[in-house]
Amino acid sequence: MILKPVSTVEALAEALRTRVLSGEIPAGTPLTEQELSALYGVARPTVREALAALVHEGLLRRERNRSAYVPEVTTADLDDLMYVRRPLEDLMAVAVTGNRVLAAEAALDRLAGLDAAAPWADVVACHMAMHAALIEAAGSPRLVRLYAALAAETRLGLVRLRDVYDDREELVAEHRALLDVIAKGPLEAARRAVRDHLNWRT
Amino acid sequence: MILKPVSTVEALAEALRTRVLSGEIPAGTPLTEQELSALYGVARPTVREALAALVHEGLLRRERNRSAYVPEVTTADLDDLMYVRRPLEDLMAVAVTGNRVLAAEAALDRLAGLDAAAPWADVVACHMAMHAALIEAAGSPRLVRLYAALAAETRLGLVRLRDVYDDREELVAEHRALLDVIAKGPLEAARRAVRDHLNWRT
DNA sequence: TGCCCCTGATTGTCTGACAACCAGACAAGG
DNA sequence: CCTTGTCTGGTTGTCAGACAATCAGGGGCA
Repeated sequence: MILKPVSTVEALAEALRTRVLSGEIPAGTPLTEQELSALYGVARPTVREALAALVHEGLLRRERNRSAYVPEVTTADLDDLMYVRRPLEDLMAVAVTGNRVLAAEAALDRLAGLDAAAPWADVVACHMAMHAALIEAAGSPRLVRLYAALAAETRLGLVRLRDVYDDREELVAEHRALLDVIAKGPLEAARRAVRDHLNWRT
Repeated sequence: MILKPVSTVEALAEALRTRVLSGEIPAGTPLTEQELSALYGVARPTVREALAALVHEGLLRRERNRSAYVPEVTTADLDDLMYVRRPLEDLMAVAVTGNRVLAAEAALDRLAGLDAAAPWADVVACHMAMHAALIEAAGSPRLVRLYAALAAETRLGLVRLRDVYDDREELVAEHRALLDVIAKGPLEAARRAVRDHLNWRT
């Protein structure tokens, strides 16, 4: 039985990550170490470590002698993210096609089950969790790691773009169809479906 | 004129990175914070930050309540790294073919100019610098970032594998030919050359 | 209006301390 | 002999507090 202790730094990083990804913190707002230290009741070095972790994930940026801030993710950024994401998703399609991915289906079910008034950030989170589960099913630790780096920033950008998905049912149906073709193949159809999905959606 | 101040943390991370990549530090050796603090004459929190940076790069690993250590990069690890590196290198081929990359040529020249008795780690460094220059020429910030994550760990693994390149002249000639086909194309030949290079070399 | 200086806020790094965790050694008990 | 309990020493994780360095903004002066 594996225990999973959570350090203070990890807990703080997670709390900040959640806030960043919820869209609560406007881009550019300084996240001062002292304020966070007071707000969360932890020492400043602890804040520094948590901020550094988020900077490494791409969720925050930081320049010398400046407070950390949430970056603006532009459409050019999203394009660049998509540029490198495409081949990684294709690796996934090749590795996973022909197999059901129950974790991805569960994530889609969570998405489908979201209340119509659910925050957009929750929609984005479930959606990306579904994609991440597919990636994880490919069984490559580095693929998971690289994809996570992209996913964090992608998610940050998506949280600000509200107009990609207007129709929840359509969103769910599309992703259901994607999971279906990945589960059943054939491979070329799955790869094409992944490519088309990425070219048109995210 | 842009200044590039280097913080104490960055300088220490760089010094440690160099030592890790030189192969000087055996895999598994504990890098204790107190020892490094005394050795480099910096405060322990500074050591922690530098170690955290290298952990994020994949050059060190760290577990709760344990000293950081250089991981053993197995052939399975190298295979996994190559698995995700291939499509990224293909993105490079598509983006760069038809253009000379002077920075890559310069790195290859440095490799060719290395003394026959040069440390293997230097060979690996020049070699990977050449590949990194090609990637950078693709003009995608995320590609550069993802590749860097792979390159560090790949380099760590290569430093321990001495038998991949026995013949320096052959190594240089091969990479020269690769740069040539990338510079001149045609695209399909370049992509094939990159694939073959990766399938057979690194 | 532009420049310089000062002030306040913040980051970067430090010192020193203590709690928590871990490995190893040793003693005691069954 | 094996298992459990306790202790010791070493290290990490986090803290409080301090000071140097950097920066932005405001005010004063030419």
